[in-house]
Amino acid sequence: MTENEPGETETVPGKTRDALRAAHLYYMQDLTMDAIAHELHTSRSSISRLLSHARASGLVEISIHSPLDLPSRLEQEILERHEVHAHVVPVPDHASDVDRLDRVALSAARILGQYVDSNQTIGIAWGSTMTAMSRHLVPKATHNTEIVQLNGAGNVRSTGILYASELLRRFGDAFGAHVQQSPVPAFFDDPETRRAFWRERSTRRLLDLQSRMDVALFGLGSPFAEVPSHVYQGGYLERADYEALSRDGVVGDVATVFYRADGSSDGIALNERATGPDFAVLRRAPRRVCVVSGRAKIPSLHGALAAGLITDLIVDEGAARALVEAA
Amino acid sequence: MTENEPGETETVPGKTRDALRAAHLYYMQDLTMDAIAHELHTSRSSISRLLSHARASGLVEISIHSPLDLPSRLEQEILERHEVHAHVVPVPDHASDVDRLDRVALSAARILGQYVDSNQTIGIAWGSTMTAMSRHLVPKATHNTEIVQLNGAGNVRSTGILYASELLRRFGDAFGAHVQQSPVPAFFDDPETRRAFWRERSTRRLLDLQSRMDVALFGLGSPFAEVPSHVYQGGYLERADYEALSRDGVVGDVATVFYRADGSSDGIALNERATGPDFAVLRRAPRRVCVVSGRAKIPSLHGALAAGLITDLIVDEGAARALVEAA
DNA sequence: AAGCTGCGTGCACATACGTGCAAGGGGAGA
DNA sequence: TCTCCCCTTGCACGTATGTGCACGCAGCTT
Repeated sequence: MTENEPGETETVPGKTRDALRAAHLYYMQDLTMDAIAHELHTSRSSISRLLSHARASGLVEISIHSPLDLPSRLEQEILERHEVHAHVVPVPDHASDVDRLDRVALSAARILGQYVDSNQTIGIAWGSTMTAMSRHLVPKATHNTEIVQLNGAGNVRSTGILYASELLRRFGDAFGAHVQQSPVPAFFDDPETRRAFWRERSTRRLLDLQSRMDVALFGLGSPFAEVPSHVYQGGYLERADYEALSRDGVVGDVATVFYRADGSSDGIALNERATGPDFAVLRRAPRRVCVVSGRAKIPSLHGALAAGLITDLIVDEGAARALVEAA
Repeated sequence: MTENEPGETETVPGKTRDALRAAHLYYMQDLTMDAIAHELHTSRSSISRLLSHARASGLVEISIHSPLDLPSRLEQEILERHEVHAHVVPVPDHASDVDRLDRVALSAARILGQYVDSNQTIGIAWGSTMTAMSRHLVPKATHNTEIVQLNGAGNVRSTGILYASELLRRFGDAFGAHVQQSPVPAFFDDPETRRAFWRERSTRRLLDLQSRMDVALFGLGSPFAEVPSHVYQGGYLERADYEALSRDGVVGDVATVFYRADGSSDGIALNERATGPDFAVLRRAPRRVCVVSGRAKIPSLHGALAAGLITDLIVDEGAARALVEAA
């Protein structure tokens, strides 16, 4: 293996050099790992690990190009009807919702690199979908990139949702980006507290970043679809709140801000206590990437589309089909 | 597997669809081939083949990004000294020249996609290096791309060099490009024949294309390095020609046009009978990609660099090292 | 209509690959 | 300087993957 320069204690560059060389030999020259091990004077298993590292760290990028003449029919139809660029993730119909979420999140994590670049501000929501994605991010080197939290968060819970800090840290690590956290809960109890907080200078810096986002990344909430609803079980909302949402005809939320089936969100009282960006602010971001899995979220997805919140959609096949068939 | 529409006899799109789906499942979702076979209702071995097809046909693209902060030292040094972008192909020092050529050609074929795009005119030389590359091209869909032969050619020979027509056809197929062939031998016997031929309208069309090339792709000849020289053994040149070349201080050729160590090519009589483009014409192409393997070609490479024929160099590690050390 | 030919399929085998485990080595801290 | 800890390595095993072969199904020829 490549030796580090004498006195160079950092082992990282040496490892990266080896990983690059191994990747060339494996992916460009089709050598077997055995042969590569021989060339680099190490064992085959080390090469196997080195190549895993090369893939996981983004040194090796594997991308799939559909021939432009046959984009999936679903993607085509979604583009025509909703003016949204869709990535349809193939998932067998019999897969469970958990599988579905995982597989969509895995694909989404690998697609995400296409949207992220240097000198960008990227807003990230907090929720189970983003958590699942965070586990599979492929690093990509960027400069001067900022990551900003879109909405407040709560605690760890049984479904394995992370602290927002951990979540954002993972995104930040993956892109070498600076992270701007938000220290607030998902919902304030009192709208007045929110207004007060929003006047704080530290908060204003965050809001300012949000208003200048280049990319927003979020999942969808669907308060009434799942029984029992996971995300809303955390004690942030009370029975009375649910009843209010129900009366208001709410079908979903993006980063704690609720909307109706027609995309409207005016007069929904709970939004006064939400911590996510107003849709007018969100819509300033030129790319708004939404990750959705499961037919249960279709009503919520329809609402978000009606509200014009989405420019790019990553969705499982079943949901995509349901979306198209609904017309 | 995906069925074709009733009445659709063409099986290609169905296969491509399946290949895309399999590729998503394999490369984006990390399923095993077994699992994919199950999802697509076929056998595991079919999936293995389908994925091979997906890679070979460019549906799946695997690329390697060096972190920009550590490009290989060799590439760095070559850039600084010769103002040429180098791709150094790792090859063990003990590899034979044949291995070396094969491995460089394989890598080069996979890198080539970066240079080729729609609406371009691409010039391709004829020789053993190009032949080796042609066996490994990864298809890439382009529109309105033209391929033009740079120099005349001879027949099949023992080393496995192809007819120029077959060679160009492979490049044309890979990029969906129109191919413009040249019906001439490598060298004319009489300079007058050449001049006459060059006045023909069909030839002028070809020369016109050459003068508008966006990319030129070629190997290097080195008439005196190899013993016995393969490329020059075909009976195109006679003993007297070699002696003349030797007297003129020739170190190599690009597409049948010879040059000296200092890059000059004036007064080399044989060039009057050559079929390749004059260097002034060649240098009009903004990208001039040269593929070289083996230390034996170093003198030739130095000459080509001195002549300013190269903008991008794909070279094996040993030769790259020799190039840098020569300074 | 029968035969031929070429392609795609699944099977079975050989090979290549991923990973838990125990051992070794090098640095940080005492 | 010694010790502890963590990271890395190679081995061995089980699993995943590639491929020669024989078969069967079109579509085309005679």
